[in-house]
Amino acid sequence: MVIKIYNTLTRSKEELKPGAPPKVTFYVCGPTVYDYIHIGNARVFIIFDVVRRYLNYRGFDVKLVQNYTDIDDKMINRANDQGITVPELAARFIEAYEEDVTALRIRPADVKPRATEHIPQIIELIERLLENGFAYISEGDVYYDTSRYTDYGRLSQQKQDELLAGARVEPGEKKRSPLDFALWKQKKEGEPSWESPWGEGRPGWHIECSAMSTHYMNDTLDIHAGGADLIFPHHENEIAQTWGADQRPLARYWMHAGYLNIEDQKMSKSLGNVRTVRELVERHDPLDLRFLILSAHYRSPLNFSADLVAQSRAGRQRLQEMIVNVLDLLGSAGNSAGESEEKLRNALGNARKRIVEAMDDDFNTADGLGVLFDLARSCNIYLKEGFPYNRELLEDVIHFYRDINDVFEILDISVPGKLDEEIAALIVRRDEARAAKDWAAADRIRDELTTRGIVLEDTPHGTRWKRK
RNA sequence: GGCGACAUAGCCAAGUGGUAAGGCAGAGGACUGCAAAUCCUUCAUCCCCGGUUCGAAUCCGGGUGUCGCCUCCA
Repeated sequence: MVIKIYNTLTRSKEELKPGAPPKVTFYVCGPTVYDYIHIGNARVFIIFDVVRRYLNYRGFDVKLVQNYTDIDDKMINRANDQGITVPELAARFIEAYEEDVTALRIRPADVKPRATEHIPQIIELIERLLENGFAYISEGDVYYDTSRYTDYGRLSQQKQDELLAGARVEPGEKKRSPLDFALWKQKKEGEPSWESPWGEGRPGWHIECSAMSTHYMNDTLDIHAGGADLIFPHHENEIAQTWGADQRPLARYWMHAGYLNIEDQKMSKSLGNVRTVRELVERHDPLDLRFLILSAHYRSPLNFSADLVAQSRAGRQRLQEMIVNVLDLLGSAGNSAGESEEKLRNALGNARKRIVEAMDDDFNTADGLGVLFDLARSCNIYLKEGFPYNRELLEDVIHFYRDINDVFEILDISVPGKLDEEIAALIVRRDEARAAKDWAAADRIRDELTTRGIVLEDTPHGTRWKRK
């Protein structure tokens, strides 16, 4: 079995063949830390979090690098607006970012480099580009000479003349061609700057990723990923830079996540529909948000609305319900064997196989979720018909869900905590009332518990409770 | 203007040549003292028109529609 990845560079699915297996070097373009991240950003980070976890699940040793862009026009403008320095702004939103992704259960990257901490590597890279004739100096700025790189436009599948036709020409440009882009920008008054061979200034946006990925991964990356809107010009430019400096491809596989819309509209400031993660995790269970994002293929556009979160929640709880039931019954399960066990055992084996097939095929999480639901049904049938239960089998089921949840992280698979003694006593009293067929008293207690957030379920094997 | 993506039930969504996964919502039934949970049944011929094929949601051509990129943007 091999993992297939849709490579934006070739517009086709390719087998994953890392440069030095089982190692996989993985670079994800991180946030520009000038504001809180929104749900669109979160989609990208959740998707690649799952990709990374799945590669781990399949036995790869993944090294994930994700940068912070902490110096660029947006950073400078925002810092000025707020009357603080760029480093202050960066510190504030890096902290906010880490809180947000933690809330979303996104695992931190192995390395989280900041552009401003890699100025020497950036300068060194620009120097190599100048030496190789892929860059030129113009009035204190340094630009990449796109005419020197014949493959420019390959990633975005645009020809240079077509790009030129659509390019906007700003007045007062120091560039030779509208397609050229800044590697180094001369200092303007009031901007952060660093010394360089070309005078004081700061790096352009694209150069940091080329410099830092090379610094931390040395050679051609296995996977480089980001949002679809980074294809042009950001990733195109990164490729050009690395080629110009080292005559090697930056990455083997380019992955891009699709857009997220808000109630069928593009998320934008002007529409006022930007939804920050900060705001959403207040109102929704982060696991519901993850579930929603994983319910569509990562390259497809995804719509976001409160209604869709509610749908996701309802579906997710079906799985959650089954998990809780199984965990609850584990203690009382024995070692019976029979047709029921056989059926569930087969369903489990099937699920194991199918989930790998789904995920190996370009990380088809939507298909994978279907597998989890199918197994949940089989398991529910077993819980209904298989009493007395087989402990080992139930443990295997839980083990399977734990393994997959270690990739998806959409479920809470933990043994439920103890109840207050008072509440436990109420449940006992209700059971006594039911035994005495005092339905009025039993219902009164149940209502009382409901208002306290405890929901009861009467099963053939006793009363079960759960928190709502 | 150039490039590209997508179009599957009320909603979400998988499926790239062999006769439509899964979830949400709905309807009917079983179980239950009543519920809850669960199970069973039920709910689509895949935007339109042509073509290729024994056979197409899946391939090709032509429409229509939606969206994206070409400019900061995840």
